[in-house]
Amino acid sequence: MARVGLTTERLVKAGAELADEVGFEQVTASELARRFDVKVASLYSHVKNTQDLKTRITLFALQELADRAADAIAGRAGKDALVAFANVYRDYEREHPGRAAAARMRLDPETAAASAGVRHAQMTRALLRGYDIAEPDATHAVRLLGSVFHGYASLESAGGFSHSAPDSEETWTRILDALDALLHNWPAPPTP
Amino acid sequence: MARVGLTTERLVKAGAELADEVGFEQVTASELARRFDVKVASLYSHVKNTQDLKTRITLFALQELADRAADAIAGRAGKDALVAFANVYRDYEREHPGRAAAARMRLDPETAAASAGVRHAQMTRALLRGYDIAEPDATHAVRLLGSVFHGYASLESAGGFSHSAPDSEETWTRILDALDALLHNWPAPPTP
DNA sequence: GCGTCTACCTAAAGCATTTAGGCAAATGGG
DNA sequence: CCCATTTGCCTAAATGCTTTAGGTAGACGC
Repeated sequence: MARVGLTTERLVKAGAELADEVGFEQVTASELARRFDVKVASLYSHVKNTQDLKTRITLFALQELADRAADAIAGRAGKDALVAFANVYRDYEREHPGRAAAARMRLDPETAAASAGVRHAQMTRALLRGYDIAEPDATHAVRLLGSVFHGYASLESAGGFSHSAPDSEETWTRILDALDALLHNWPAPPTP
Repeated sequence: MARVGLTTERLVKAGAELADEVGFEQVTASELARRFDVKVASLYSHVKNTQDLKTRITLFALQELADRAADAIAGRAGKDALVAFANVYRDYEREHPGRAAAARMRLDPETAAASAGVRHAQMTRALLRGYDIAEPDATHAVRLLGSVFHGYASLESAGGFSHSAPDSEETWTRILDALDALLHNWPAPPTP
């Protein structure tokens, strides 16, 4: 009865790797146990259930992504920061598709509020300091950027832009150009 | 042995309703059989397997959504068309969250190419006739709009914008204002 | 009314999830 | 160094979803 040294952390990490290999939806307690050469029931000492495992993978991915984003925008401003920030999401999707899918999983409100998701919003807001957008428009812009990054990654990973010209790479840079232009020229609210 | 009159179509329709009630991920052959008061195995004469069922629900949702979108943009142009088109996605998400989630499911390339997804792209491109954007920039713009609609619906349905000011409704109209402005002022490609 | 099709059935195997309870390996105090 | 406690991993078993194979009876054409 050799002890493998399971911990919640190791399970989550391995679960994230599994997600990258087989897809987040296909992450299963059985497969994870197989990889640790351990019986399935043993996982349940470290993780409440499969949903709990997936939630933890999501939180892990959000944190990893936030760390990368923080790194990317440090010391940059304006379009430079916008591009670096956006590319973090795009690169993460390519490097870790399973974790990226996990990061898009819906969390219940309390869990979400305690997640690194709030750091993402804060960093996006910080990005806007390079542009001249005051509240409450900054919030609208934050939400737009979130939607674009989220949506683009999702569509691209679903193969939405592949096998058709122009290639996805070019679209991405042109979208960032467009967003930069838009943020420089954010339309005033309609005067009621 | 009363015959209920199962058909693939009825199953897909009921599956879509089930998705709206319990979430697309929770659509299961067992539950569907329960609703028809039929044994699970009976479904397998009409549907290849659960994955096939889900794919069909996705195709159904994409088509329904495309029909609504076509209705919305008929006889409209410019910002008027943009807003009507975008609101179709937003309203669909609210009215049929399960089907909307289904519409975001990734399809394999051949299935996707034969789906109503291509109509969505065509209609989006038609929208751009109200603006002055030539190829290949039109494709970039189509992809941007797709990303925004897709991403916003997804984030909103995940509760990303709820319980925080300003409210999601206002953000949505301001985002549409911004997109309209952006399309009017689409930045030229960088001169190499 | 008969034959044929087919819609729905029963049966069974496979796999994932989850809980309950047990044994042995690690850990640390005497 | 040894024993006691903790705890990591086990076996066993129940439940539920998926899928296939083969049977039976209702619907429908002739």
